[in-house]
Amino acid sequence: MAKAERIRIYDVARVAGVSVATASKALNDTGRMTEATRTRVKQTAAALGFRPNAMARALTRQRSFTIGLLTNDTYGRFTLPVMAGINEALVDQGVSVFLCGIEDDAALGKIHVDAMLDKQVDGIIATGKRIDRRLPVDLSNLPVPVVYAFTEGPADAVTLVSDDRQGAREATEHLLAHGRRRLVHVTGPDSFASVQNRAEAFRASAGQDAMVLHGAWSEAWGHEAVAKLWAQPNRPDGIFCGNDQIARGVVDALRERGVDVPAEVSVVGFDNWEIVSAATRPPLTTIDMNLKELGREAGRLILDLAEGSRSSRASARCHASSCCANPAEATASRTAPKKRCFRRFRECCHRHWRAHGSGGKRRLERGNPTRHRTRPRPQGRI
Amino acid sequence: MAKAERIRIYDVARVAGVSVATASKALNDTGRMTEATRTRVKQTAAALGFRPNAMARALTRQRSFTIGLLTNDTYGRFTLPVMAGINEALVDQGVSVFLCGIEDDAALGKIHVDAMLDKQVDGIIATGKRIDRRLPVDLSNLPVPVVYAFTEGPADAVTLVSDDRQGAREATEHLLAHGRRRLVHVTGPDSFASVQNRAEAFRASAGQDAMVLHGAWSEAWGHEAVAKLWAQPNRPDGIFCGNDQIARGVVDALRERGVDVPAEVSVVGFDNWEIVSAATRPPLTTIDMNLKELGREAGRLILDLAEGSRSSRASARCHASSCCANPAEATASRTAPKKRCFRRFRECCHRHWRAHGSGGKRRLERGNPTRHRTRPRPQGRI
DNA sequence: GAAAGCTGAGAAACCGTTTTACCTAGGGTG
DNA sequence: CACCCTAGGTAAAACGGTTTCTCAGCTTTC
Repeated sequence: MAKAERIRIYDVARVAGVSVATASKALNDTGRMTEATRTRVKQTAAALGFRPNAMARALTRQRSFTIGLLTNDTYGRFTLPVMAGINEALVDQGVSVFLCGIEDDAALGKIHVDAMLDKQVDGIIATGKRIDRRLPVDLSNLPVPVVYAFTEGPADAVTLVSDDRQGAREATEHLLAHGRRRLVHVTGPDSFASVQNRAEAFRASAGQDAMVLHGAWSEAWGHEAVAKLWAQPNRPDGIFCGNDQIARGVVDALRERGVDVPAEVSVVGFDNWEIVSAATRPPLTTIDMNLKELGREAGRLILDLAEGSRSSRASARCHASSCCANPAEATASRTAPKKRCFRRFRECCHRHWRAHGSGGKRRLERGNPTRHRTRPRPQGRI
Repeated sequence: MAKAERIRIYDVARVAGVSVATASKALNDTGRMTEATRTRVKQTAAALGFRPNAMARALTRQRSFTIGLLTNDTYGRFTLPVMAGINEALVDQGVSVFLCGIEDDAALGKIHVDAMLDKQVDGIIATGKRIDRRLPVDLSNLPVPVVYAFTEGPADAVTLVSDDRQGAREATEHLLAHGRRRLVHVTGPDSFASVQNRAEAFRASAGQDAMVLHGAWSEAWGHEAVAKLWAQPNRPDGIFCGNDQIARGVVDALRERGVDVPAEVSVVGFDNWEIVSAATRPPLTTIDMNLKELGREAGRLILDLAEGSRSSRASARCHASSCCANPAEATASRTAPKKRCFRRFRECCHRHWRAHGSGGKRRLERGNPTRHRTRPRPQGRI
């Protein structure tokens, strides 16, 4: 089973008894030839186990079938599902992904972006751990398209974000549907855009005077919030938490006080972070942002842009991935199945992407290639 | 700031007034020329912002400065730190990483491996979520070196694993150092190699008759174990847990019983998974497997192999990343700083890597390139 | 029956580097 | 002075493909 030397298209051509040009065209379903020739070449290639050298191909095609994924979030609570989705969308297009973790280091970011550009990526997806923060790199005026997913980009950029309002609405409606009326929203710091959006949507559904408590993104804050809430007269019967850690703190604190969840009080989390939501007793009802689908969309989008930027002018549409509720409401059983459901797919923005010099043009434009060629490579005669 | 056409080495050569060959040699610090020429070319390149096209370079050099990272573990508890380390080791060598998440899908694995090979990766690192399981792909007889990190590979492969015995020893000694004498080990299923190794090391330090309880990797099991232990007469005063989730369950259960941690009973976890260990009240003492360093080592290793396989026969050494204890023992303060310390770097194995056909040879061997060339590319005169 | 059109295939140019082989001028040697 | 050596540099081949251009041969068409 010793790995033989790699088969080249020359070998295929020789064995099939055709020229290299014909072989290439046969394999790529381009050019004109008898169907017999085409199939013969294809069969030969298959028999020989020919796999084209992606580098060589990229060199002529000006397309590497490679994209770069830039992320902020090395310990990937949010990035990981996004990545999984991206990969899923790209793998069967034959596109590979360079993963680059730049902490919050601008210098490191530049190094990675340069390396990606050197390696001729077809596009770059930027993603992060926070929807309203930017990566410490300048991705404008790059010769390749850029998509921002779950991170903030320039105003005219293609951006994909989760739909916080929709998620908050679903959570609130879930509580209302269970007959809860005294609702409270216990969430993270007010400085997060997500927090503001969710709080707004919560108030829109629960009533403008519904209480919103801001604190840290921690279990401890969940405990503290319950202490505050139970110290006052008008105790809630439904609590919508800003993330699963807060929710877990809330549930634990309620149990410690002897409050029955979910019989007396319903709790809904946000994120559907299995590790937290599944360990909570009872298992948490929580909103899933469906980040994988967001990633999938980012992948499709960057591909469209990469192709568009080389054939015709790109006019990008931009979707938002929706949020979705996990229906496994506070079951007694610890092993309750927790299926994720995809609810809605809402269009949120119609920003456009400025196509930088299309690839088709590029070939023609680049300072008279003929003249250029003749100097360094005088061929033959003269 | 419109991005101009990419500068090629032709441009540099022209501006510097030398031939392309000279330019290339000047920039790569090879060949012979006056120092003046070399610096002139370099300055010109810098002034023009020349960045060589990695594809073209890879084509001639037979080296893409790209490696593939294959992983099992999409939701990356273990893979993520490993990845971070790999990236860290490779970024300043100009090497980029293709990340490929193959669930447990053999077909998907093959697709990714093939894609990586097509893209001429210089090597592949395989990693997973479990040290004693294999990825569902066959990585033997590949034309590039392979390193297995935190996943099992063939017997003769280069493999990097965390040192479970050392970790368990440190945990146990930590408990003994705090004067605890009635030690118990609450850990995961016996089927895990890690579990067996840790249990063995635990017994070696704590005494051969010390109790080891096996269960699930969950908080629930931690609760259950405490129930069992407190139902019997000889209650422990030191508990070493197999992971942080179990430890958290144990600590919570103890608190619910009114047992003071750490005054009456000391608890040590394993993994140093911030999200669990930091949320535990009080913050957990836990063993850090130092996976980032393991990743770093994997990166260095694959690079050595890639270079070795092309200059001289590779004879790889294989290190194990050590474990390391987090010294932040059960502090009252929730905000106790949790620094990680790197303790030891122990050599564990000396397996060798069979170098498959070296790159140097390849060039010469490949069936008379001259004859080959003359057929499809008759140049000029004749 | 000759001009025009179409078809299948191959030669050569090209992508942007690196590397090899060769050349020339100058200097030292016998 | 013939000879060899070396330093500095260049032309061209090579890497492994894709794409454009050309061309011979066969049909149509008038």
